[in-house]
Amino acid sequence: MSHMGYGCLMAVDRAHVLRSAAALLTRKSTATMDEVAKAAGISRATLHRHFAGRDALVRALEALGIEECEAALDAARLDEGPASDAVRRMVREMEPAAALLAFLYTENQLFEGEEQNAGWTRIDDRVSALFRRGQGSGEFRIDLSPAWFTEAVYGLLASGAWAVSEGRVARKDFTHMIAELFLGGALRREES
Amino acid sequence: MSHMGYGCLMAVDRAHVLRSAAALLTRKSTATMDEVAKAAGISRATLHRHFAGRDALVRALEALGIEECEAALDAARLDEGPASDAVRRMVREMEPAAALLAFLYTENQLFEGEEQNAGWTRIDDRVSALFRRGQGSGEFRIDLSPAWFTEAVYGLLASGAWAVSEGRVARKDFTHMIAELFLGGALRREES
DNA sequence: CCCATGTGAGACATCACTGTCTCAGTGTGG
DNA sequence: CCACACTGAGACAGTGATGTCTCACATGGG
Repeated sequence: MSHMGYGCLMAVDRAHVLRSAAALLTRKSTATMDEVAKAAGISRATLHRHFAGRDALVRALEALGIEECEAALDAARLDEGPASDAVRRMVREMEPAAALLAFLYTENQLFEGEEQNAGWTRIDDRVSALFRRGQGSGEFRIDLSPAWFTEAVYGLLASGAWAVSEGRVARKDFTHMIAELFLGGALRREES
Repeated sequence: MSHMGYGCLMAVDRAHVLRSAAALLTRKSTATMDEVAKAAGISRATLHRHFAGRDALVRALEALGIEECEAALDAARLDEGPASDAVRRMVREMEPAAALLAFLYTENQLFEGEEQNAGWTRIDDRVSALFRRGQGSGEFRIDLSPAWFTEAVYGLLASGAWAVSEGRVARKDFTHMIAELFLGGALRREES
């Protein structure tokens, strides 16, 4: 089976390991490699065979987060229909990746010196483009910048994921809470 | 001068050390005690004389953050006038503490096992009370919970502080960006 | 059946950070 | 002037995580 990139024994499911690591590190960002291994149900040795160190693990997690975000943006069809509906779809599709996003959002400060992954730039551009489109169509207000809209959505997604994991709000309300607060704000609409 | 709590030599300004530590740890949450000391312009030995370990430092930072938040809430007079104006005052007064708040917001996950400082509960209660008041007066929408409003404000403050420190948005826009997005949302108002 | 692959468990040295200590230098107040 | 308080610099061992290695075991394919 030398023609296969990975052995035929299937061995440890790399995606599963990343899943477990994301779930654990989201809750405890300082978790040990040993804890990460235990959480994935494998030994530290095996973990280290797949990810040569904590840094490589975080990088892989970052790649996973980028992949999931881009898939979510694809599924949300940001350039179709009213921009507000596109935002709702985006939040809904991003929900499964929100916890991982929140972890990476805070962890990225560690890579301060180095250049950030180009994937984030791509994602930022797509999200910003949505807000620009909404401003151009007259749906969104123009006194706030697309860059801030983008940051704010990330912040709300992270806050939402954190609040859900802490049990302060119900998971089923996640999408509605974030999308509607972001779109409509806290003020009651006059015409409602 | 044994009657004084602190020596007469004024020595290292404890508040200044906390300031520097907050500024550094906000950018790099894993900074070493040595780095914290250097950032404050003192030696590691002196730092350790004032804060017996990293844990004590973070606790002191937490106490400082709580103190500043409560002072900000006092200054914002949350129970006076329209709730929306109170929110604007709150965001404005919280701005200087936002970076520190963002750091503590992510760092608190490390204390997961232990009980959280009662100060945060007090602050949460005061902020929640504001949103409840706004809902009762008909200013704020009632399909979102005060708990989520509170979390969302924290998230936006943290995002704003982070975006400002990264240079993605201008510091002078901080208050307006956060308060107006939170209150009015991204959608353009009909009656505007 | 036998071999190859992947795994778990553990030992081991290394490294970074930490907490503690000592010593010398500096400035202030009595 | 002297005593005192405080600081900086450095040495020191302890601790925990890490990276690496070996060995035994299990499983699946030829």
